[in-house]
Amino acid sequence: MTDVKPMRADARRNYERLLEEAQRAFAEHGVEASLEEIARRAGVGIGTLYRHFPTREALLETLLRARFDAQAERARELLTHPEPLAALHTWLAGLGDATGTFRGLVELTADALNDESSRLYESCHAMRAVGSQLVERAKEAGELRADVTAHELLLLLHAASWAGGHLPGEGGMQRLLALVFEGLRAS
Amino acid sequence: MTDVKPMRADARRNYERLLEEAQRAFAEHGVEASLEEIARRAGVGIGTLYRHFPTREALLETLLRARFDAQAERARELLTHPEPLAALHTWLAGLGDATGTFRGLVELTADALNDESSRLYESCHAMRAVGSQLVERAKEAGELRADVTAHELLLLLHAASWAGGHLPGEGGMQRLLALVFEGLRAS
DNA sequence: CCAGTAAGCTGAGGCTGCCTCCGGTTAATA
DNA sequence: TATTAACCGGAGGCAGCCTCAGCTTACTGG
Repeated sequence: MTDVKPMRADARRNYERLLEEAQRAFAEHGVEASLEEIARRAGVGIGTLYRHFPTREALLETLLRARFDAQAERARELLTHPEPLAALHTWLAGLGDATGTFRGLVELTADALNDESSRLYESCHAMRAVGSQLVERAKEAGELRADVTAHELLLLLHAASWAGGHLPGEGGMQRLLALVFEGLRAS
Repeated sequence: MTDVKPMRADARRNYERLLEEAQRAFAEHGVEASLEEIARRAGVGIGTLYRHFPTREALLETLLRARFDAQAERARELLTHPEPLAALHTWLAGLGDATGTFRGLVELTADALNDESSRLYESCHAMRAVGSQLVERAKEAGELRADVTAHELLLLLHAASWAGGHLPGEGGMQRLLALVFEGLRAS
């Protein structure tokens, strides 16, 4: 059904160069990096960029989807980890790192979870579904407070990630996550 | 020492109209509201806005200083509250509401705490000093975990406030703050 | 009341970034 | 090699930021 005919060679070339430069630009300047600059560095007209990626979000989504899918996969693996709470913590920590790759990304992903029409929603949502299982497992094992929802946990992670990004040194997110996490142990 | 000669009448008028319109604009569109629009609505040239407030931050700082000072005052009052932890919680909740007045404000205040050259730094810093006393008091009373610093707490509050702002409904910040707070009780 | 002057005001203009649109180009195909 | 659909480019319109040179005006003291 979704079999698209292959791109023309030049189109594919441009597409890939654009992704490369976008990765560089977002990593360096955050998600607000100039699209015109990306096009320029890719040696391509701005119109070409918009042809391949009609919005900034579409560009980001393409860059991030693989990463998000990997997180979902990782969650699936961790479902068999012997210590449910530790597994959850590990997963969230990894996820926090992932959403910290570009400055300003947390805002986007947090918003994406509330906007079903967003391009990012789908990949985020899939990931969240598996994450929820990790949460439930930790609760059932009696290691996590029963009154915390997966949604809240994810939000707290995003919050920690955000705060970590507004801290001078490195590892701020991990410290905050650990802090919050300790308090969520079942007593 | 800091006795400035009084403003010319027209200047003072413009200054005040600008503040009024800025308040409206920031409340409506968040801290990224257009400065040109603010000037226009105040019936003033853009140059006049920049004369009175050389940066967006300066404008915000003028609008917020009173509010921040009020928070510091409130913290001072709460220092005599019979329940140190509840007092701290109350104070943080109020502070969270204050930093939630304009969309995007949390980011600014969080950054301001790490940038001594910021116009907002001074008022934030003063407030933080009193807040720290509230934290210490709760620790000494054995009601708060001893390994949490005031800086971390403030950061967690900002994080909760940020997350609350990225939640559809109302009161998200309060819910998250409560959640985190419960976990920080001394055991 | 008036003239001199510092303080204040203005908005055009240069810059960057977003996004669209259409005339020109080119890779694929037969 | 000719045809053509797909693709490309970048000018141009828009909005926002900020500065600066030239004009206006509220104050002052005579």
